[in-house]
Amino acid sequence: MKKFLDIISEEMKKAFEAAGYEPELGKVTLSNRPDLCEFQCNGAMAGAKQYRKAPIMIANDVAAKLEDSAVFSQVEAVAPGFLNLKVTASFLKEYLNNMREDEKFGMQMPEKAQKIIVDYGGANVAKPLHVGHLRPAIIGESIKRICRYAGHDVIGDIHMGDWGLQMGLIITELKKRQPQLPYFDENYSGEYPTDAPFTISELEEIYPTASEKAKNDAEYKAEALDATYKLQSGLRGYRALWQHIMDVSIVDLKKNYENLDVEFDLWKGESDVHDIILGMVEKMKSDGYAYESDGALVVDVKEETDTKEMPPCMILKSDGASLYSTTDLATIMDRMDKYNPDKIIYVTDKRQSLHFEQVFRCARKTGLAKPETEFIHIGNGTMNGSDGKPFKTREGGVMRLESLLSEINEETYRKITENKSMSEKEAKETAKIVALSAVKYGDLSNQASKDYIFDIERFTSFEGDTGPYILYTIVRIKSILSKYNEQKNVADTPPLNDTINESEKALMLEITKFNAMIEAAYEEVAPHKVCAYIYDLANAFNHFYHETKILTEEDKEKQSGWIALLMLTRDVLETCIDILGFSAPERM
RNA sequence: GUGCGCUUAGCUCAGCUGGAUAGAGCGUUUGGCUACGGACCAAAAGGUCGGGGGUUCGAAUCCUCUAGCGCACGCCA
Repeated sequence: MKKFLDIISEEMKKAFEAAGYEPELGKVTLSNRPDLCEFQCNGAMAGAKQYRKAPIMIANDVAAKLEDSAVFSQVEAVAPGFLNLKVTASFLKEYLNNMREDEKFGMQMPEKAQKIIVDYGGANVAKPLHVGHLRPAIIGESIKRICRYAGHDVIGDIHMGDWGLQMGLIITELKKRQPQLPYFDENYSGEYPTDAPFTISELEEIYPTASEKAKNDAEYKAEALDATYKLQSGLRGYRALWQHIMDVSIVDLKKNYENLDVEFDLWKGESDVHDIILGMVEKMKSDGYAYESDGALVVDVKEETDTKEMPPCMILKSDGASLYSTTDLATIMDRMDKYNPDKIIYVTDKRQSLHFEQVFRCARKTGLAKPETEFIHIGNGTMNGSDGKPFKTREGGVMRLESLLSEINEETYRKITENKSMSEKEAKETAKIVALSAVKYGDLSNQASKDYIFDIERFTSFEGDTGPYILYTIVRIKSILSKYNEQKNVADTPPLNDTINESEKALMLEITKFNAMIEAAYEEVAPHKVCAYIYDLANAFNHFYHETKILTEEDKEKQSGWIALLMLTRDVLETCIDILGFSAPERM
């Protein structure tokens, strides 16, 4: 379906042409002055110079051509040359009718769906998720859903950190604690136990302990590096131990991401590309891209147009080990091979932007990726505490994601039970849904690249521009609809109203923006646009709701028209929050 | 040092890619509860858009200089 603004722009362009002017001048935009009009066209001013005419004369010429337009109910030329526009109720109604019959509310599908991989989450095996993992998870999930809704073929990949020094550290520490385990016996040739010799909480304690020891103890660190090397070279016992670490961690990660309503299609990690690194490196060498510099193997990624220093992309460390860039490049190679994506979107902390710039350039230069493959790094800003500094616990430590979520859950539960009496079970379930909306909306309504302040007080206050306000609006609509249904028991969607009042029209106009909004959110990879839209839509609805007594309306036709509008509003709102990654309860 | 980003109301943030009077939320002040769900609605006060210069009919938006803050700059991920 065409976008609403495009249709009325076409109408306007025809008028410009009919009046003897360049049709492209007829671009219509939303009004800056809602008190004067719904839409405006500034083309007359833009064309003034070209036609050596006063803008108001051009505007008048154009307005004259639109006197009996079926689209515009008002076309007013105003000094210095604005064209102030209002659309007819019948045209608006027609558009909404088409929208609700369309499965995607008028969202135009691409001619050919693109294959898109979204790489997000940034989880590391054996390290608990902390607040720093919240943003990439939430933003990535939403981007994935936006791309999917826009009609593309999307794969979400968690891309775990499961192959680095951290694994060597854990193995080393475990060896110190339980040297008797068969994994450390090089002569052991039997089957290894099927159960892991640790629990997730032990694992989460082991890593930081080992990491701390390595910092202060060179010998310990050397042991860990050696363990890493042995693991990567395929030592049987270490591989078995590694598998245990993976199994235990992934169960825990899945549980945590499930609580966030974040779902990955692929659970790949750095380890998955280990076997193809060697071949990749050799090829880069033989193709003449990779060369030795200070003992390390690097690829130059400078470009002529650079205004800044661009350090080379490092492929192998001087000790021959692979590193971050290596696995990322090998992953690109693997993805090209298996999925042949048109686009790969990475969602990580914005401090990694230089790294990705290097990797992207290197992948292109060395021919790992086709020239037309698009690489996008969405660098998210930091989630800060009320003091404007990175979010910490009261004690100053890194807060675990679980703790943060349970804190919000409790606060939400408290608010709900304060206002509403419901069973404990329902209250708990509702609190979880509402809390998730608070966290996700609070995060996504900010631009991804900017730092933002996570204020528990503010997000749990449930007032104003928040997730719970959106949910509240949806629940309200649902409540009216179910009451109406008890009386009427309507099966089909009733027709919209022919004559509409002001707040009804405002709500309808807001709904028409849906497809253009999703398109912009997709093209700009900007979930915050969805938030801004549903906030406006919820406001428009609440305004309408306040002025219209629906259930007591005597005119049954009018009433059913409003019901139709409510249903459409609810559907669009629910579609949007689903795209953002949360849902609404039946009541709250 | 080099590069990137940010700076908009007391606070937290938008600003449709150059248009009319720069918008929301919170907070403050005021009005609306016999509640189709008040977690709501209506209204007021609050800004020389960090500062200077430029581009043009017109700038928060584009260019340039400058200040403050943040971040990143080959063997961590």
